[in-house]
Parts: sequence; C-alpha cells; structure tokens
Amino acid sequence: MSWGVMAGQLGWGGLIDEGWRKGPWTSEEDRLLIEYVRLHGEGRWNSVARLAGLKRNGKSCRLRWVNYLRPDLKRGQITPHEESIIVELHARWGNRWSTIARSLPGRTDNEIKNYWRTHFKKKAKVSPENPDKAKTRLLKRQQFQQQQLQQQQQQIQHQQLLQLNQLDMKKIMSLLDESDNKAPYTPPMRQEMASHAIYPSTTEEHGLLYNMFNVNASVSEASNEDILWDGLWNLDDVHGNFGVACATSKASMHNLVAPFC
DNA sequence: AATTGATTCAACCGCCAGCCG
DNA sequence: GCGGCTGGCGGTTGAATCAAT
Repeated sequence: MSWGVMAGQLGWGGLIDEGWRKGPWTSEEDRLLIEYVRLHGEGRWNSVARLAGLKRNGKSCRLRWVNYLRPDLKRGQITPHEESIIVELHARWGNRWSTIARSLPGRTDNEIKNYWRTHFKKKAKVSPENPDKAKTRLLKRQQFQQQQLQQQQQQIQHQQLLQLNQLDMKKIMSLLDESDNKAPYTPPMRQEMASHAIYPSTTEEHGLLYNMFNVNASVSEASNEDILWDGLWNLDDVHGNFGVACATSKASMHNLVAPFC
C-alpha cells in the first residue's frame, strides 16, 4: 500500500514528524511546490513551508524539485551513450554523483547513483553458474524499456519543436556565463547555422548561439580531455539535431555548459 | 493464479561546507 | 573566531513493480 493511499485511508495526511509531513508527495503538494518555484525561483527552500503552505521541510522540497519536478528532467531509461559517459566519469571521479550528473543534462545525481548501484554493483555479482539466464532477462527488460523510451523521446521532441519559437532568450542568457558574446561568428559557425536553418535576429539570440559554439570549441581545444568530452558532444541532440538542442529548456542549457565552467 | 525473488527508484538520513550575524 | 542556519551531497531504505517459477 502506498503512503498516499494509506494516508487517504487513515485520514492523517501522511507521517508527521515535528510538524513536517513525510513520505510520498501528493499531486497537490507537487502543484504547490511548482507554483512556489515559478513565483520565487529555486533556493530558500526553508521558506517554502511558509510561503507555499506546504508541510514539508526545506530539504524535502529541494529534493522533490531537483529529482522529480524540474521541467528539464529527462524521463526514461539511461541510454547506452549516457551509460558509457557514466562509466567514464565514475572511473574519473568515483562516487561524486552530482559532478557526474552535471555532465548529463536532464539526469539527477540520485538517478545516476541508483543506476550505478543497480547496473554495475549488481553486474559484478551475477552468479558465475548462470550468467546466460541473467543476461536474457536483462535483455528482455532493456528491450521493453527501450520501446517505452522511444515513445517518450518522440513525444518530447515533438513538444520541443513546438516550443522552439517560444524561447525566452533573456532567461536563458541569465543562466549562461557572462562571456563576451559580441564577436562575429566564425565560418564554421556560419556553416553550422546555415545547415540547420538557424537565423538569430535579436542580440540575445546571437549571444546564446555564440556561447553555445564557444563552449563546443573550447571543449575541442582541451586536448588532454578530448576522449572524455567527445562522448558528450556526440550526443544526438547536439550534433544530429541542432534545432532541437536549441529548444532545450534553460536549465538544460545551464547543465550543458556547467561542466566546462 | 499465486508466490517468490529481483530490481527500480523516490524519499529519507546524516554529514559537511559555506554563509552570515 | 564562533555558533546557528541552510543547502548540497552521498549513502541507505523500503514500497512498488516486474519477471520467473
């Protein structure tokens, strides 16, 4: 029985500890938290209870937002490409999940941590006398989840395309570093933009595009880390579908850039 | 159809670092 | 410098779900 159901049946609204509710979040609590963030932005989580009328402590609110409610979160299975990045970054940083998560836009540290524990810690424990059985089961599960992922991705891409023309460039810019973005586009940049039919018109749009190219270029120049970052910039969303990449939410943009700051 | 074991993931806990008065 | 507050992080737990028997 879920906490929500239990709470409903018992009429006590979930566990109460020193005035704070615990356990699974209800849709109403989610709505209040989303509204709070919309009005006040992220941060000052301990004010949420007072300002949003939630009986949750700040930590709980922050966690719920970061791990579940943030609009830029990716849903669905970790892709093989993301998996390879996780493996690579874990080898480099160990259990620094938040650091690893910053390199995977839309993924949370909690998600990556869970993924690592279930997929890699347990892989090592696959019983030697019956590895085929486990493999078959894993394959079946992955096929099923892959199907679901594809459906979700199609939906997301559709939504992103719809949002393309509604981008709030000023907000995105405020999340990006204050770098000099007034320099003219280089020939490769022009070529890339032309190939994807991207024609920025406002100063802000020019700034955003220039930042994106700069980030990419600076990565290419980091010769000693090329192998590591190559994985990131081969992501389909960035090279294969630049238009869609442009349409990712502002938080995604920030995540994309954060590792290189 | 029922049971059991395995897996997933949301949520909590404790600790730590940074900030501020 | 000190103590309290806050936010962030990594580890852990346990309910829900899935797959096998």
